[in-house]
Amino acid sequence: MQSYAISGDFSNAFSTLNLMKNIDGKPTVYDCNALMYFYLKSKNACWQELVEMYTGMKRFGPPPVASTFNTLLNGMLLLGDLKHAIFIVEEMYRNHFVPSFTSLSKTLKMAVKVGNLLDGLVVFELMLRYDYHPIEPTLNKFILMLCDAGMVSDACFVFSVLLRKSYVYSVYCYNPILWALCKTGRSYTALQLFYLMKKKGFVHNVCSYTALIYGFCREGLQDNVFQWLDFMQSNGCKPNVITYTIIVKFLFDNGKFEEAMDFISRMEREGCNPDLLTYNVILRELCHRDRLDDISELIQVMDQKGLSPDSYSYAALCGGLLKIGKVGDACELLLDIFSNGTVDVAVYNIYFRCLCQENKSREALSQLKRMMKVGFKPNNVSYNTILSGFCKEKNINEALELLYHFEWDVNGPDAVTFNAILSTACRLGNSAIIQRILYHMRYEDMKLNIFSLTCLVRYLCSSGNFSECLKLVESMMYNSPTPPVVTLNMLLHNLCKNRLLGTAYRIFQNLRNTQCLPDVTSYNILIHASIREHNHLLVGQLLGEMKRQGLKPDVFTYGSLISGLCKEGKISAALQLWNQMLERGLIPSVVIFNTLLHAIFQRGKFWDILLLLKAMVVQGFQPDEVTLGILSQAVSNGSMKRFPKVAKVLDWVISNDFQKETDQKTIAG
DNA sequence: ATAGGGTTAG
Repeated sequence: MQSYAISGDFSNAFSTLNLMKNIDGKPTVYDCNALMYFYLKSKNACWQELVEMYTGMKRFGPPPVASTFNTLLNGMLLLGDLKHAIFIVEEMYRNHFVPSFTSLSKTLKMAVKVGNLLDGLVVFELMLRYDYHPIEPTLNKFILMLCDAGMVSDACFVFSVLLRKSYVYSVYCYNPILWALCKTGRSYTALQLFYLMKKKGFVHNVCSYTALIYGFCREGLQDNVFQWLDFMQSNGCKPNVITYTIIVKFLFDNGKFEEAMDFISRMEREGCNPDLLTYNVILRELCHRDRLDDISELIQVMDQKGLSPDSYSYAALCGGLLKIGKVGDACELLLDIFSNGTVDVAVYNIYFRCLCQENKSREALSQLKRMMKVGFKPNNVSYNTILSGFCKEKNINEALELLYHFEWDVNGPDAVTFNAILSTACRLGNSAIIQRILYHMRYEDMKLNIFSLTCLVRYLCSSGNFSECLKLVESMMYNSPTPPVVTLNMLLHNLCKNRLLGTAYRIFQNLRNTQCLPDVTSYNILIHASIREHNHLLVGQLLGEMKRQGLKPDVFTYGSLISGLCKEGKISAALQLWNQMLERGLIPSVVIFNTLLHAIFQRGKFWDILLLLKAMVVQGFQPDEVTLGILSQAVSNGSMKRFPKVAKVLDWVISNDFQKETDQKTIAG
């Protein structure tokens, strides 16, 4: 039996085992175990036979004993059969046998190794039954993988269970959780975890501190970023190139170019040299600022430091050019890059986008197909880019075709895909396609996100279907996802435009009980409508509410108020507001200027015209065509005849010859 | 052993 088993011949080994029945008391459970043991040694054992034999033993005897289970469990681990390893452990539990720590530990290690996180969680819970805990390397890897897969709450569960039992040993266990929290906008929770671990006596390292820096940057908490940077240093933790790169990118992305460049000097001074990633961040920003000379200089510096550009550098450059509208330049550079070596899919995606931008979506598609024939592997971004290209060219039916015919990866089309088509269908008012996409999304169990909802709100508003739209927005307000303020403003604007200020105001007031906060624009929309409907009471109420919310009136608020006053002929009150704006450091727009100018002419308040024109010249204000139209009309209709000097000034302004400093002084005088 | 950069939808 043993020699059959060891050669992998299960059926002969099994019939030999059965022959033993001729001997009284045979075969024993140890004979069965021996068969399985040697069969497993054969290296070509199959789980089916083992499981069948096990169920046979359970039904007909001899009943399995501890060593049966241990043999089977070790065997399944040897075969790399995770599912049946778990099955055996469950069987042991049901039969009141205790699997060894080592075998469960090995099972978890295998689950982690093959990346089967769901089974990993099952094994982890099995271990908890016996009060076993994962060994440190397996645990750290497991938590890291859970975090990377977006299963942060599972990672937190594993972590907190073990923390309670004091089975967490180092920062490497929870740093991935800190990062995962910070990457998903939960820096405050990360902060709490940070302090909890500190209290427990753990010493954070630069990676832990950097996670928080990343989180604060991501959430735009600038003060926290710099406080934290000081804090880590006062705790004896030196920021490294990663920490600095994150801050530099944050400063760039928030328009603080000089500060970012200062930071780069600072890190160099502190002996922390920028690396390729840092340079890529800088390259991208220089591109956005169209500083091509600085780019070539920087590339030389990189070259001197032995850093050669990679796919990210090329994507930063080409993506940057594309963003500032230099599609031709981007294309040229891309073709040059392609002819000089291989780059990854992101760079090709930028190329597809360039083509689509120039309304050559069809060419992008044929290039994609051609490249796929020679081994190019597109991703969802490639497909979505081309699909959006067709949408942009209003080729929505072909975009739909692509949805069904692209060779999507295992995950299939994603939210971006559906939203691209949905937004186009909404823009074109194609309700059949809207319904089709919504149906498809429901079928794929894909939730509408803020993009989809915003498209739908716009569509429903423009088709006048406010009741449906209100249902949608109100369900968003009280559930997730919380609508962004732009979506709300879109609805408020459309309601007001359709003379439904009352409804708009009701929605606005309901915001108090929700997560969404109105912004200055929301107030401006309502104030504008209230003025138009001569509802002075509401205007006052809104202004007061705005102040209590800590929101300051902006150029648009003043614009509405001034225009309202002008229409009522209250010129001096309007001029007062104009001055108030200037005092508060707000630059009035030319539209407001024209409104005032027009009203003043209508009322014949010629001295006020001079005051306004003076303000215009002193502030270096550029008149536009409307301004010149108003002035020309005033001069040509003769109403200026009685004021020849005023007329002369107007002529001067109309001739647009007042830009020179001397002229400005003269006119102001 | 853990961490930072580029490309898609409102």
